[in-house]
Amino acid sequence: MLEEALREIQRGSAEIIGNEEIEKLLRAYFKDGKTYTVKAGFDPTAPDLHLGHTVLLQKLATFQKYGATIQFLIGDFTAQIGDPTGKSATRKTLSALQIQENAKSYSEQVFKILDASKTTIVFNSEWINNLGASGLLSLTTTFNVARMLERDDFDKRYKSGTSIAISEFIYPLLQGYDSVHLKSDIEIGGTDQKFNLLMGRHLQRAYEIGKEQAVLMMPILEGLDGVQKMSKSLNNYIGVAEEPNDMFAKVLSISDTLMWRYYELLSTKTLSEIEALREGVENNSLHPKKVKEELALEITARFHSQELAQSAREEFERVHANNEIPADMPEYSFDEAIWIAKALLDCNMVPSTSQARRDIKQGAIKINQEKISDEQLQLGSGEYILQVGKRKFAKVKVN
RNA sequence: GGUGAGUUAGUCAAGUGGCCAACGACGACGGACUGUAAAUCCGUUCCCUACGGGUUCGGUGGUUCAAAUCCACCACUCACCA
Repeated sequence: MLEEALREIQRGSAEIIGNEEIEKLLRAYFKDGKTYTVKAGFDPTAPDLHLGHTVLLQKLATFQKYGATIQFLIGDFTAQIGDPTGKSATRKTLSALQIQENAKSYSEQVFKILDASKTTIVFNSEWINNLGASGLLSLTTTFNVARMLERDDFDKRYKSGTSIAISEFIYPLLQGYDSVHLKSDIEIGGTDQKFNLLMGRHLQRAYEIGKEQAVLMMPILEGLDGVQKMSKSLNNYIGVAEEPNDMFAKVLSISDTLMWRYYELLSTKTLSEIEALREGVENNSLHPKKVKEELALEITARFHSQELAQSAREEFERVHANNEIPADMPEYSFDEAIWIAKALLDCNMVPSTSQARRDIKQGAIKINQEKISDEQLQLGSGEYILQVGKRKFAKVKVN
């Protein structure tokens, strides 16, 4: 049981510091039911979570399964500084009201994964505001500039002469101080957070609170392309709020190799179950598509429901495997006869009439399932189903 | 503050007076093949009811019959020095 728990906790992690401490905590839990705390920090900026974020959340859920109480920390104070990790753009400050709203929408999304009864939401402004000037000063005495510059991005910026605001040095210190205040047993975060996470350990030692948090880092999830990290700006993400049909189709569109990665980081199946699937695929007793479908179903059901996931699957089969038209599609209507290229443009199916002409030339345009080749075609009155490629559909009515 | 290099389509990156709507790579989109994909192969890739027209190569002016290409100024980025 302990072994199993440890394996699930270590699953997919990029690096663990203080593994023995985690083991100790788990042992105490299995022996005496003693609980412990796991901290994870989040930005108070408008949360629009995608699967990449849920990797961390699911790790937290695993911890909850094995006795942890989650300290879900919303960094409302530290957000005023802006985490220097990666980007250097200064953040705009959020009003208290906005932060409250964001926190609320966070919890709506987050509790699809986390057990609310074992989660405490905390805001770090609560204690940092009370720190005072002298408190802050004594915090800074625990560290020095040389060590601060060990941090990779600081180092690079320092060497290249890019400015580093003093406040940015304060950021990791405050994040670490959160761990002191919360007396966290474990903190988890992305690999890019290593420096900040270790700061928690350092400060807990400096403040002599009698423990040093273990640190577990999760890798960054690859996006749909399988190469770059999942992010909104790269448009290779699956949002947790997406429609079931889209969600299902997106998961199914990943490559077979990437599928195993997603299984490891996103599925709630146990490692041995996954191993069984993998063996099945390897010895050809299981079709990879089936395995991928199962993953798509699981993920879609998690954020919607079992039923919606099932119907998304049927819809997908209908449209892609059988080349039928989807049940739902956007509808448009026009008042008079319209040129086909213009209609496609107005229905947002192509970016320009030039593109529409090219698509027609290439046989990508279908009207009522029939390929068309006439670029000049006018749509007279009637109802049509327009299709661009395999995926884009629209119902058009011309009066 | 000084010196030098640079700024080209979604990104990277050629082009250094006319043959440039601009090589190439990636991406994206479409077609074939499939398991939906991936891989592979083929095609497309500024806009416009189009064998034609319009607008592009950091910005503004200039030289020229002709400029992404030459000149001037401005803006920004980077490197080295201080």
